Amino acid sequence: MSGDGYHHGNLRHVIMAAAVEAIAESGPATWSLRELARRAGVSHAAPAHHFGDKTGLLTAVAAEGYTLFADALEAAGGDLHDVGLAYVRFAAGHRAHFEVMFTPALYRGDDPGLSAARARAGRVLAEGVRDVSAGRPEDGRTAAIAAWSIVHGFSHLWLSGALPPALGDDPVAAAGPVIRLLFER
Amino acid sequence: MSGDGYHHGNLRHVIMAAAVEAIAESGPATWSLRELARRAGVSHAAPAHHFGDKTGLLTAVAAEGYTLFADALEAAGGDLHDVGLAYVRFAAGHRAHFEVMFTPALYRGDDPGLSAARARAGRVLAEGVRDVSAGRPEDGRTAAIAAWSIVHGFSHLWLSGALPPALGDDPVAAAGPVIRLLFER
DNA sequence: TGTACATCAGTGAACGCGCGTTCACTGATGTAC
DNA sequence: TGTACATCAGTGAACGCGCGTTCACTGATGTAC
Repeated sequence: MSGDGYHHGNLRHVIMAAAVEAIAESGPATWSLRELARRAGVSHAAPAHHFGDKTGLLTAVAAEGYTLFADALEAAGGDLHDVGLAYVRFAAGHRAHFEVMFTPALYRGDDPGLSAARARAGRVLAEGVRDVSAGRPEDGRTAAIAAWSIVHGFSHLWLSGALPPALGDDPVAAAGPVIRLLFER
Repeated sequence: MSGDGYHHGNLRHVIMAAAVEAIAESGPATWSLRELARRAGVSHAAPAHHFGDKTGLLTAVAAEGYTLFADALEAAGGDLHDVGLAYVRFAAGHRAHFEVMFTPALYRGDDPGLSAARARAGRVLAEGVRDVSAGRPEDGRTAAIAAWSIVHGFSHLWLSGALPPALGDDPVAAAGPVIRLLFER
C-alpha cells in the first residue's frame, strides 16, 4: 500500500483531515502546524512543505468546503426546501469546513479554486430561490436573502449550541418546520 | 485625572477595550495577552493580574456582550420587528462581542454574571416573539426559532461579508424588508 | 534488463523569538489609633 | 493632624517552552539511454 514511509502520496489529505478534526474540536486557531503534524503522524515540517503556512492550509480547507458544499446543494435538486435542508445538513456534518468558509479573515479569498467552488455554490443557492421569488413580484432579492438568512441562521445557532435542547439532536429534522414556515403557508 | 500611573482604576476596562478592538480586527484568537497589554499601554503581566488567562478575559467580554445585548433588545420595546432590527444593529455595532458570545468554546459558560445576562437577553427575545406566535396556533416554538434564525442568519452573513454589496452599507436598513417578509404578509 | 541521473516528497537537527508564568518589588490608597 | 501599618494594583526581570522557519539530508519514483 502507499500509506507508509516516503511518498505515500496523500500526506496533503492526511494533514487537511487532521486540520478539520482539530478545528471541529476547538476552533480554527487554537492549534499549531506542529500539533497538526503530530496528529497526522508526520514530521513537523511537512505541513509547511505542502501549504506554506496556516493561511495556506485554511485556504485549502475553505476550498474543499465550498466544493463539498456546492456538491451537496446540487445533489439536493432545485427545490428550495430541500436545498435548505441540505444547507443545514452540510453545516452540521462539516462544522469545521462551514466555520472556516464563513470566516474570510482566515483564508485567501482570491484563491482560484476556492473562488470557483464558492461561485458554484452561490449559483445553486440562487437557483433554489428562483422559483420562490418568481411567484412574488415584490422583491425577489429580499426573498432570496430571507431564505438564505433563515437556513444560515438556523445552522449557525445550531452549531453554537444556542438552540433549546428540546429540539432534539437531529438538526435537519428540526429545521424542516422552520424553513417551511418562511414560504409554504 | 485617574488615568495615569498606578491604580488608575479602570485598567480592567482598558484591557477589555483593547481585546474587543483586537477581536474586531482579526478574530478572537490571533492575539496574545502580551500583545493586548502592549495595545493598552500597560505592563505585560497586567492582563493576567485581572483576568487570570485568555479564557477569563473572553468570559468577561462575553458577559459584557450579553449585558449590552439584553439592554439593546429591551430598549427596542416588545415589537418583534423592532427587536429584530435591534438584534442586527447590535451584531453590526459590536461584532467582537457578538462573535465571542456565539462561540461558546472561547469562554466559561457557567460564569454567574454571564449566565444572568444571557438569560435576560433570552427573555426579551422570547417576549418579542410571543405576540407573533400568539396569532398562530400551529407551533409557537417553530415561529420563535424561525424569527431568531432569520435575524441571526442575516447578522452573521452580514458580518462575514457574504451578502451582496448591492445591499448597501447599512445592515439595519437592509434587514428591514427581510424581517418583514417572515411575518407581516 | 541494467545503469545513471534528475526530481521531489518528506525528515530531523538547529535557530531565534514571542509566549505565559512566576516572583520579588514599588507605589498609591485606606484604616487604626 | 500625624504616624504606622495593611492592602492591593501594577511593574519588570527572569524562566522554560513551543512555535515557525531554515537547511542539509534521505529515500522513493520517473526518465534517458
